[in-house]
Amino acid sequence: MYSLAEENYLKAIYHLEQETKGEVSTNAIAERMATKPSSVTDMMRKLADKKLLSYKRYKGVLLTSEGRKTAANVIRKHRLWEVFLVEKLDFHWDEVHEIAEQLEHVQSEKLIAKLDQFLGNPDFDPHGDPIPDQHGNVKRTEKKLLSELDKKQRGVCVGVKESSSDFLQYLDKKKITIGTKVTVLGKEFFDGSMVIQVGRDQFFISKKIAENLYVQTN
Amino acid sequence: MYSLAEENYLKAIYHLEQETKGEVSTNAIAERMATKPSSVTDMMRKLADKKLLSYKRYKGVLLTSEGRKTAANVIRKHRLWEVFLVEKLDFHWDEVHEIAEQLEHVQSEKLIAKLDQFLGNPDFDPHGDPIPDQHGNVKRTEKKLLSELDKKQRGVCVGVKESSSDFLQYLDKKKITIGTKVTVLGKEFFDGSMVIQVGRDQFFISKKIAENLYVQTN
DNA sequence: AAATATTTTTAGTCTTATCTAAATATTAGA
DNA sequence: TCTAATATTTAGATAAGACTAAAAATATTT
Repeated sequence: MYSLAEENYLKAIYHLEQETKGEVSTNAIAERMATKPSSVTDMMRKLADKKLLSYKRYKGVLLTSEGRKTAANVIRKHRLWEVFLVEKLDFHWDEVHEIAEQLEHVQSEKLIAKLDQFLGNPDFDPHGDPIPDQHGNVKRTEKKLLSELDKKQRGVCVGVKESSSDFLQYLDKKKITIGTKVTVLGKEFFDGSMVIQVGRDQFFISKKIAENLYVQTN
Repeated sequence: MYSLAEENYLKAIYHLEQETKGEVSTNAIAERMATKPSSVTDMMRKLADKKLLSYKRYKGVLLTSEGRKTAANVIRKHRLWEVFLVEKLDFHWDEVHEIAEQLEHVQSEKLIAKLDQFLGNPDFDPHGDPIPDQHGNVKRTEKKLLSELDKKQRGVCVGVKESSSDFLQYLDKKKITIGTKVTVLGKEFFDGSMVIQVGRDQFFISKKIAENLYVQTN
C-alpha cells in the first residue's frame, strides 16, 4: 500500500502526463500539488525507488506501468465515490470533489468492487469523466465540445472542460447535467454564440459556455 | 479539524472512560492503541493543550466536554458507515470494522448528514451499538445478556458483547442478526445452556453463546 | 558562444508521531 | 514505613513529508 502523499503525487503525474503527452517536469508537479519543487524532487526519488516512475535528474518523470495502474486505481475510486455522492446522497456535482479526494484513499479492494456494483458499474462520473476499470483501463470516448456542433445537430452532454463552481452552478440553473440532450437551434459565426434547446426550454449561450461543455454525438 | 492520530486517541479514551468509569491511565491507552506509554504521554500533553482532555502528570486523563463531543462524532461516523456497508453494500457484519476505521476520518459535516438520512437515521449499528446523534448524545438502552433471560421470555437481539469473527459467523449461520426475535424455550441451570426459538428454527445454545448476545426485552 | 534567466537539485531545518532507554513517581508488600 | 514492583515521564533519536536558501544544471538571449 502507498501513503496518502504518494497516491496524490501519482494522481497528479498521471493527469499531467495526459496533458503534456511526455515527461512531466518537477515544476509542473509542484504547481499542481501546491508544494515546492524541492519537495517534489525528494518524492520523485522515493517513487522511482519504488519503481512507480522513471526519473533522471533534471529530465522529468514518466510513470511506469505499475505507477500508471496505481494512479488509475486512485482515480477510479475518486470517480466512483463521486457517482455515489451525486446519485445516492443527492449532492450537487459541483460539491463532491473535495469529499471524493478523501474517500479515494480508503483502502479496500472489496469495498470498491461492491460500491461499483451498487452503483450499477457506471462508466462515467458526474462530470462526464471516464471511470477506469479494475485494470486501470479507461473507456476513451469520442467527445467533442458543444461549440464544435453545427446548427440542427444534437448531442448528449457527457462532461465539462472547466469545472469551476460558477460554471457548474450555471449548468445546474439551466438544468444541464450528464445525459442531458442538447440541440443546436442556431449558431452565430461572428461571436460563436448559440441558441440551444434543452428539454422544453430554448435559450442563448455564449461561446465561452459552448467551449466548456463536452457532448457526444452519434 | 483534528489529525487522524488525535481522533484515534480521543476515540480510545472515550471507550476506556466508559469501561473504567473514571480517569484513564497512560498504560491503558497505550495498550488499546498498540503504542508505547511514552508516545501516549506526548499525545496527552498535546490534547490537553487543545483543551480536549484534562491531564495531570501521573494521574491519568479525563475528556472535556469538547473532547467527548469530538470522540462521539468520530464514533457516530464509524457506526453510520458500518450501517452503510452492511445494509447497502451487503457486507457481513464481521468484516466492516476495518473499513469503517478508515471512513470515520473523512471530514464533511454535510456528508454525514446526508449519509444518515440515506440510511434512514438508524439508531444502532450492525453490531447493536448505539449511534451518537449530532450532539454526541447516545440513546442508552436497557439491554441485557440473553443468558439473563428465563424460560418463556422473549427478546430482540440488539448487539454482541464479543465480536470475534468466529462468533459473528456462528450467529450468521444461525440467522441471528440485529432485530432478530429470540424466545427462550428451555434453560438448563446446571450448565447455563438454553434451547431457543429463532424464526421457525429451534436449537440448542451453550452458556458461552448466551453470555455474549445482548437482547432487549420490553 | 558567452551571459543571463530559469529550472532543478542539494543541504540543512522543521513538525508530527512514533520509538528506546533512562529517570522519576506512585503503589503495594513485608 | 521502608523497599520492591509497577507506572509514568523525560531525554534523545528516527522517519515521513514538508520547507528555505544556496548551488548546480539546463535553456534562452543577445
